[in-house]
Amino acid sequence: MSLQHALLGLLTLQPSCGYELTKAFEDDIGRYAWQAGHTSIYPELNRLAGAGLVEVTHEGARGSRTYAATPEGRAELRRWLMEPPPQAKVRNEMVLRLFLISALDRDDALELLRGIADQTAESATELRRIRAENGPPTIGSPVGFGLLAAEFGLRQYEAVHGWAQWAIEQISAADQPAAAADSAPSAR
Amino acid sequence: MSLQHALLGLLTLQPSCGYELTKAFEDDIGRYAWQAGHTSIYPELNRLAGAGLVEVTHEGARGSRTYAATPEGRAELRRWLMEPPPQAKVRNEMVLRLFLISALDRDDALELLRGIADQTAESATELRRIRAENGPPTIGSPVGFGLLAAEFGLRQYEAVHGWAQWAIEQISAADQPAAAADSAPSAR
DNA sequence: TCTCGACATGTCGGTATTGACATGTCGAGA
DNA sequence: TCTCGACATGTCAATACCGACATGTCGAGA
Repeated sequence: MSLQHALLGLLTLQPSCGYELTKAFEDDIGRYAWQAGHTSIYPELNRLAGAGLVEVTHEGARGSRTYAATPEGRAELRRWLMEPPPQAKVRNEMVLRLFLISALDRDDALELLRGIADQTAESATELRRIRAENGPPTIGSPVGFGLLAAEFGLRQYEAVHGWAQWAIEQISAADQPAAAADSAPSAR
Repeated sequence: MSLQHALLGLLTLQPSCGYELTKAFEDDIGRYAWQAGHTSIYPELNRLAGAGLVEVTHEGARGSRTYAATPEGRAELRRWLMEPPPQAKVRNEMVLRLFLISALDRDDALELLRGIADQTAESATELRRIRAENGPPTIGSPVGFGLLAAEFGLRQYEAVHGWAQWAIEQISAADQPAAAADSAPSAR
């Protein structure tokens, strides 16, 4: 259901063909928000066109069709964004992995967490580098998708990094006293 | 595919029946990581049992069956967690909404962002309150799923809150020159 | 005793999504 | 000229998933 609105949003921001949309889903939107392959996108575009929410505005080389959101489409997008505050559905394999770390033993958990801390730090650095390259956002220019997404990604990585470091400290601190083999402190 | 490992993880941490697992997916794990209903869980438990990754350790009242991960199941979980660093699949309607805000006009966008900033601040406060109530983590006790998840949720809300405030500032600053109504000191 | 809500497990049909396969175009460089 | 990689769009079968429906048990309180 959300794919529909994702497409509506992208096509409101910028008329595009299916191929370009597919690329977009490999970037920010697919990495942080909603992933989809071309096999979902093309049929959905046809459905949206049938419903009058998007329309073909141009046909180019290699049979490409450029779509844009219609006024009805933009209205539907706005309705969806503004209207209800539904409890969101989440499917995030990365976060699932983070949580399940608690099912591992101490050493494995620490190893994994250190890897995660490193990776997120790297990703954050990379995003900061890109941001610096592009210079400060131009005053007066609209704040677009790319800028919002990049900043979100950066803060996301920083948050996960902070969490991983916190977790490392907690796990390192727990369970330390006993010279004993391992776990299961009968504490309290 | 991930549901399988989510169940394996939960059953490694704590033997449970399908009903209890269903409840678990309504809590932290379902809210931040991976949601699933009982109609997915029960068939998956049967598949896992068939594959020897979990087993029934106890049959209780009302036909309840308590499952636990077998050694093979724990090995499979470990393999999945440690082995590859795959690029994660993400489906997060909330984040999608955040990103698509850029397709709205200024006023709608600001209204929405303010709502998000408020909600995330509230959620964070609530989580902090709960944490305070439960007192500091007992030294020496294992760092469990619940603690990891709560801290993750807290940092997550703080990150989104920070992002929303940043976005509000950016959008307020852009596009202001016009003698327009209010805010936005064009400072600098 | 009766009722009701929480506990507990399931099926089934329809939809959403994915992966494998298929097809064809265009431009650049060997 | 030929080839190859990016561009561009699709189908189809299999799987994953959700909502609606179905069934039954147990304990507490009226």
